Amino acid sequence: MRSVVEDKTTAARIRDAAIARFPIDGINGTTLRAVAADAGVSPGLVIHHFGSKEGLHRACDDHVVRAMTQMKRESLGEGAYRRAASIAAMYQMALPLVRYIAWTVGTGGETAARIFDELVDEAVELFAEGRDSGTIGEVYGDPRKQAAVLVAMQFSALVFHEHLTRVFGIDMLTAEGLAASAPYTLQILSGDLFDRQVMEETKKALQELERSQEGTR
Amino acid sequence: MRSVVEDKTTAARIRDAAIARFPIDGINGTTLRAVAADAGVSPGLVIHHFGSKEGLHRACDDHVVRAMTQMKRESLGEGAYRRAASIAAMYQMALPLVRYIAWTVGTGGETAARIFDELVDEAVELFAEGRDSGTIGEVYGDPRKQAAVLVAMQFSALVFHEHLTRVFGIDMLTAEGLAASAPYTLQILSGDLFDRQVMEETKKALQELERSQEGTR
DNA sequence: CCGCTTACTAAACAATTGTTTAGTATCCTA
DNA sequence: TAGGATACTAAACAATTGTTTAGTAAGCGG
Repeated sequence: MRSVVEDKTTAARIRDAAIARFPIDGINGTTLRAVAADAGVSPGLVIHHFGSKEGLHRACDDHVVRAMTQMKRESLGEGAYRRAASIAAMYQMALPLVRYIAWTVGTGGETAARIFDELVDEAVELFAEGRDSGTIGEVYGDPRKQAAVLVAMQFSALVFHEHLTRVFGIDMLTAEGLAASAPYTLQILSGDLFDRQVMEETKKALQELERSQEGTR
Repeated sequence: MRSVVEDKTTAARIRDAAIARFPIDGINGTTLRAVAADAGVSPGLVIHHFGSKEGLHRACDDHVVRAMTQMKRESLGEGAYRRAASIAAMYQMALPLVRYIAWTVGTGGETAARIFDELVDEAVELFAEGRDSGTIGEVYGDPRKQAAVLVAMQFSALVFHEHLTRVFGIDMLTAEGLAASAPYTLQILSGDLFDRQVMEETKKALQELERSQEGTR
């Protein structure tokens, strides 16, 4: 008979302990002994269930991706809700999972690519829908590139949560944090912050910067 | 007598080897033996010069921050150039240093905070200048929070360089990569991508999302 | 030339690591 | 209820880790 708090299989408890530790100590900094201790089991049992440390890592990746996909599917709504959902849905997940995703995507690797590309695909779809319904203007150049830049921008709040939390004074991995920063994000995205002409100048300056750099690498 | 390629002190060579390795293998995954081998010295010498592995890490942080500050100071221009410089200046640094910064800021920690806050301070200054000269509109709420969100957004290109490189087909840590992505970034920042009304709806949706989340954490 | 510091290596040390082994308890099924 | 699989532990193993030690070579001021 298990208590209410520990209403999980032992394997799940080990996996969740790893999900909590990997983002903090890194993949190499996390020892199987620490994970085992957190889960209240012996180190050998971790191997017994997951085969190896790498197997444990894979299991964590799989679980997090599955949880994210499921969460997004559940929170799929219409119109503005749908548009807000793509990233925001993650904030409805349990905090350790959000932390794990932020860490994974920032770290790189195959799972990171999987998550990123999934979000890019979704954004491209939203572009197509938005253009048909007139809520999104003509996309410059390649929609996929435009989507990638947008996803990276949106994700930044997740990756830099530590720093934004410091500035905002609210935990940025919570829905409250998202709500606190959203107005500032929208201020930027609405084009109200920068003057249009300034933007053109900046564009030219960047191009010139590139030209001046040519051949120096 | 040293060759042209290795025109550095031994300590500098060790430090640069570490700067190249830390972002790839992580702080715990990087062994002193690997760094020593890359620099062509014995493991003991690393300790002799830097005291400990932690000392080596600190030396790398210091060097990178110093290089970044110096680079920014040198590339400080006027008007549009100055505005473009804050992040773009990093792209003029040597690739390993850029990689190290991207890794550090994404990883978190004290140095990450130092770099991030420095860029935020700079952005706040630019806001003040821009408001006086009319190139920047009224900043919503707290300028520092606005700056933090902006810096995080700009930095995303650096942290997600791996994924953006995949989508764009150009190395995003080079000036060419920056130039390729800049039009897409500006498209978003100019407010041309999203309809203003859609943005208002999204804002409301996010607020509602927050309300529906209240008390569930 | 002496003596001292600095730059450096080779080898060994102690701790920690992921993993294996051997064994016990518990459960399920036939 | 017999028996084989499963869940689990304690202890040991082999490899790797950061670090120390002892020692050599080279520069340098006096």
